[in-house]
Amino acid sequence: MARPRQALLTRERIVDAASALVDKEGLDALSMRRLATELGVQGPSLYNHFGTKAEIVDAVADAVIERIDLTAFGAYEWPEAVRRWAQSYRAVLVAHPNIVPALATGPGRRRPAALAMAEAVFGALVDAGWPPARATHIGALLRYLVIGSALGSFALGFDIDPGLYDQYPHLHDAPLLAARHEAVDEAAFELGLDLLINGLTAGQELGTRR
Amino acid sequence: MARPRQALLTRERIVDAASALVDKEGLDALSMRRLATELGVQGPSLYNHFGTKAEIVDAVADAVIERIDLTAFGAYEWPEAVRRWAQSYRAVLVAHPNIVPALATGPGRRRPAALAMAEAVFGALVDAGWPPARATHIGALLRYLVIGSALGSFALGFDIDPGLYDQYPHLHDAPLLAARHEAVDEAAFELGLDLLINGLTAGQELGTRR
DNA sequence: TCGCTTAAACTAGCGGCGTAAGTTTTAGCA
DNA sequence: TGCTAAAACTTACGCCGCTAGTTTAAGCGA
Repeated sequence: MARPRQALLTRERIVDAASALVDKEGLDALSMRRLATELGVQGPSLYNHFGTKAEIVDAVADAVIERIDLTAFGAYEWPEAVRRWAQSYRAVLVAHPNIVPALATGPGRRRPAALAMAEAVFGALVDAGWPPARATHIGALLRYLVIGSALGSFALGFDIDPGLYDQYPHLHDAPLLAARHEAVDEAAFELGLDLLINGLTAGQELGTRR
Repeated sequence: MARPRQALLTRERIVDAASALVDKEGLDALSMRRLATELGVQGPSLYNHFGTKAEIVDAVADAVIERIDLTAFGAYEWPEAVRRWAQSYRAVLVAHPNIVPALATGPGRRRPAALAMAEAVFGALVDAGWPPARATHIGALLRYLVIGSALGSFALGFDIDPGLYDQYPHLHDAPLLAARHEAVDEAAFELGLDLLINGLTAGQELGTRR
């Protein structure tokens, strides 16, 4: 087949198919040949629309970021706005867990939605009176919480096999963590969010911003 | 060459070479052939000592975890012990940043040092009086902080190119973040550590543990 | 309307990957 | 002494990202 009368591919179709593939089978299943097959096309044809595989992954990641609700920033005081944003952020990542590693490591270079989100968060904190350096730290901190809990990194890290923990007296219930990892990571996230926001508002009221 | 009179490889030599390679050139540079070359050997010979590449990566990760200082747990009250442990944890990861993605995602399945660390942290919190479920959340939370800030995920995510931020009025200083990302991520980490530990001790004193 | 350029598919192929299979030689033990 | 297991080897399979060059269609200016 040479050039078809109607283009078979668009960037949008490619990103949609890639997102579906990642959601269903994981990041490792996303290869150029596999993705092309999914789209009824040969592998290298994708390079007419994206320069590298990394660009496709970035586009998938940004499409996920785009779903995060930023409207709280116009509607609430900063503590409530930040809480709602962080909860939406986490909910979106939990709904698309397979892309989280790409979000955690990669740069925001070619990710307009990620930049727009940073602008919204940072702007809201600065507008609320936080010094820019402090606002940066707060934003970073919340990101650590969201990414960490969405990676499921803690609870999922424990194996179901009880025999593994015979040498570790305090860990005898660890196998249960794997089964309940979603609840554990969510509870840890909510605890962290409370502690951070409460701590920050207390510091702000007392005029002890550092 | 058939079997040599003196074995060329040991698990220890393999892990050392793999660690050095990852530290110097990154996780992507770690391939079986490349690692074998580094050891003066052909690729498949490594399979006499490790079952899969993933096992080697796990061993490299666990060797890093082994360097974390856990002695504070016997020497201080829980708030100070947890603080010192978290700071050592982060310092070790910052010294070996290329392996952090493997630590963040992977399971603790075949990682005895990671299990021993979990035992120490969880045990210290439970022994200090925290209910097991709460201790789990606190441990998870601290892990999010350490991993997140060591990934450099926040500050490094911004490109140095100033033109990128023309549309984002609050982000005009973002290019500076990339240059100072180590300081930014460390400051955010310390802020988070303070807020969490202070918040938890306050809650504990008031008897409002949830 | 003709001709040129560009776009979008194709095929072929490079070098690299993880790993399986089977071979050879050596070490260590019954 | 002879057998088995260990530890190196070679070969090869099917994947991978990506490049180069080809073919045909679309779109546009003269």
